[in-house]
Amino acid sequence: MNEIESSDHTLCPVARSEAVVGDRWTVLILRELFMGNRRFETMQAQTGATPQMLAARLKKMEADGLVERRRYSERPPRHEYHLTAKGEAFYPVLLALRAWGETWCKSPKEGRAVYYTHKSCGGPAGLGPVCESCGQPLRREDLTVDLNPAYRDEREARWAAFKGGR
Amino acid sequence: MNEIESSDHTLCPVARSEAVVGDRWTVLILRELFMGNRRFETMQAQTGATPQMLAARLKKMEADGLVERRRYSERPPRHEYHLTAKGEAFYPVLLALRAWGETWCKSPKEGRAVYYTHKSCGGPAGLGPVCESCGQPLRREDLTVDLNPAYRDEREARWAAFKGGR
DNA sequence: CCATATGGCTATGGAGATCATAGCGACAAG
DNA sequence: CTTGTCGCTATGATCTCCATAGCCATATGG
Repeated sequence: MNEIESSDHTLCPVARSEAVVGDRWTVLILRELFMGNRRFETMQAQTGATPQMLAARLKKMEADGLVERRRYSERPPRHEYHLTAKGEAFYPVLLALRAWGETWCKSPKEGRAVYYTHKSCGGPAGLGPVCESCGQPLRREDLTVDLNPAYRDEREARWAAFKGGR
Repeated sequence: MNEIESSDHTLCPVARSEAVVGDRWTVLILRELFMGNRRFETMQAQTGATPQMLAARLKKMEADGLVERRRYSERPPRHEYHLTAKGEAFYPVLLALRAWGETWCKSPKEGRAVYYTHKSCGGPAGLGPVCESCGQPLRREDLTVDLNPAYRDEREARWAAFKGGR
């Protein structure tokens, strides 16, 4: 691949983004971080990534400025991963991806996995970029999240299976 | 990987989406389709994918219901790839990805690669999910697209290089 | 006719990424 | 002083992806 063909040297913002997040695991890790899951072990359980994949991806994400590695215990040394501003700014993409998945990658009877409520107006936020109740653009800090019980169970089962199988 | 850990059997809409579009090439192909580039050869030139990758991805995308393969010439047999409704619906994700890339994956002096104008109000649409000029949610059919001259040159150079090197 | 061009792929072999499984190091708790 | 927890690293097999080359059916020009 010569210089001009390489996506490392393109002006296209989509290709630039894909060079950073164009990877199943990276997106799933971001999902976990947005759900408040900041620890290696729990991310491993919920994404299904192998420990090397997870370690490698977190390292790349740190290098790309998406996450910050913070020590939360000195002895034993323990770390948590926190989103940077750049990582936080990825939220709209995840929201759009989620809306597309809920709409186009499910059989109708499954129902939604996640429900958002718009704090500002108290109504359901829906699947669009603006609140379906009040029409205001959705910002992460204005949303409360509720998981479908089946989805919550799925996540708990994954954690139980992970802990059991070590 | 057991059943519950497999992302094929999760309720999570993000994981469902990633199973379909969680791939650099698939997203770049979608970008080309949204730019109106529907032919194998030109997509190969602009994405930099090898012909097998492109053929494999287009086949998978057809199986996943994102694109439709249409014959535009009987003899010699020639095809074009068209977005389905499911493919079209991916537009907001690409828009969000583009906004993130323009904002977070560029040095300030580079400038935007793509400018959107909001037909409904005549003003620039900006980078958010709603028009920065009039505040209305952005729909694809209400937007006109202008490429930065440098980006246009880059694309023309890629095509020239591709045709030259065969 | 025959050579060359065009568009849409397929074939091959090697390089690199990813996987499953196992284990380590530092400490805490019992 | 054994067992458990957390955050990884090591190893070897497998699988994907890439670069390069070529094929097939048809137009097109000489």
